[in-house]
Amino acid sequence: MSFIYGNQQTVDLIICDLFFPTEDSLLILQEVTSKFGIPTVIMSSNGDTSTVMKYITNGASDFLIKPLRIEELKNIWQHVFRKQIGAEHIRKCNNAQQVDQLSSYRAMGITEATATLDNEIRESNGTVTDIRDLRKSRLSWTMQLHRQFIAAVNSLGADKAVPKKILEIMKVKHLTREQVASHLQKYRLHVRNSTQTLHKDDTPSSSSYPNNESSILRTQLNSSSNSMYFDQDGCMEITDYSLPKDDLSSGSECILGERNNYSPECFQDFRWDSDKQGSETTYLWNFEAE
DNA sequence: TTACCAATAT
DNA sequence: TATATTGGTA
Repeated sequence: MSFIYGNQQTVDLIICDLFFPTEDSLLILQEVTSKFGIPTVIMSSNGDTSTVMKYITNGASDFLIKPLRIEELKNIWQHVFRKQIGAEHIRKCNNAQQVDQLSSYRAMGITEATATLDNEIRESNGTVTDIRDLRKSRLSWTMQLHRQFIAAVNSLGADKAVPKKILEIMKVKHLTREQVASHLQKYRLHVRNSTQTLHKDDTPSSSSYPNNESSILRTQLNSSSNSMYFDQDGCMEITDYSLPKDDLSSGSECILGERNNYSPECFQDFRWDSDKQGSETTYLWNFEAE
């Protein structure tokens, strides 16, 4: 804003990302349009109709949905040009254009990001072999993808599981080494925290906290938020991570970090009975949720 | 050059 | 929070 204040004569156009959750962009938009009338384009990965509406209503000249294609930027100059034509004319044009914009978004199928997240190509056994949804910029680690990741990690062994090898074993097209690396980083972090809190909470007597106190403790020790995983369900969680074996029901000896010599074929034909797609992503790491 | 990985950004 | 990107290092 200070830059804009200092350069209001020379700023022709503002492209502003939509910031969550503070929504600074909305404030900027309102201030800019009310004080300077500089055409402002809002940019976001969130294309919900309500969101787009809100910003258009508050004076945005356009609403671009990320990831952007270069063609979408080519015509941005028109907002500057349109402003120079004259106030009255602008209003009519803008109104008409806004409607067009929205309907064209809708026509392109961009509007509802909630539509279908099923961007995976699967084989008959449920194994994911490809991920592609060029419009979605972020990969979502679904349960099945995660299972294949875990299977790869386990087959390699804790020490040898590095992104490139995991990627090779997973055999998922369009999946990048960087994405695996990112996931691996988080996975290791999770494992580290888990085992750490496992040792901490080893004393059976202290394993059950009163509910009201546990929330207090949780806010004080940031690692203790994990303890809730393991108070009871620790083993269940671990079995979920370990490779799907013939009999997991026997349980008890499923140790993380224990290398098992699974060959890639072992999980090739593996199938989980229930393969519910949905908001499963949320529960990848947090099994305490239900 | 390539890949790891921790830190940091989005 | 979940995932992506960066930058130092091997």
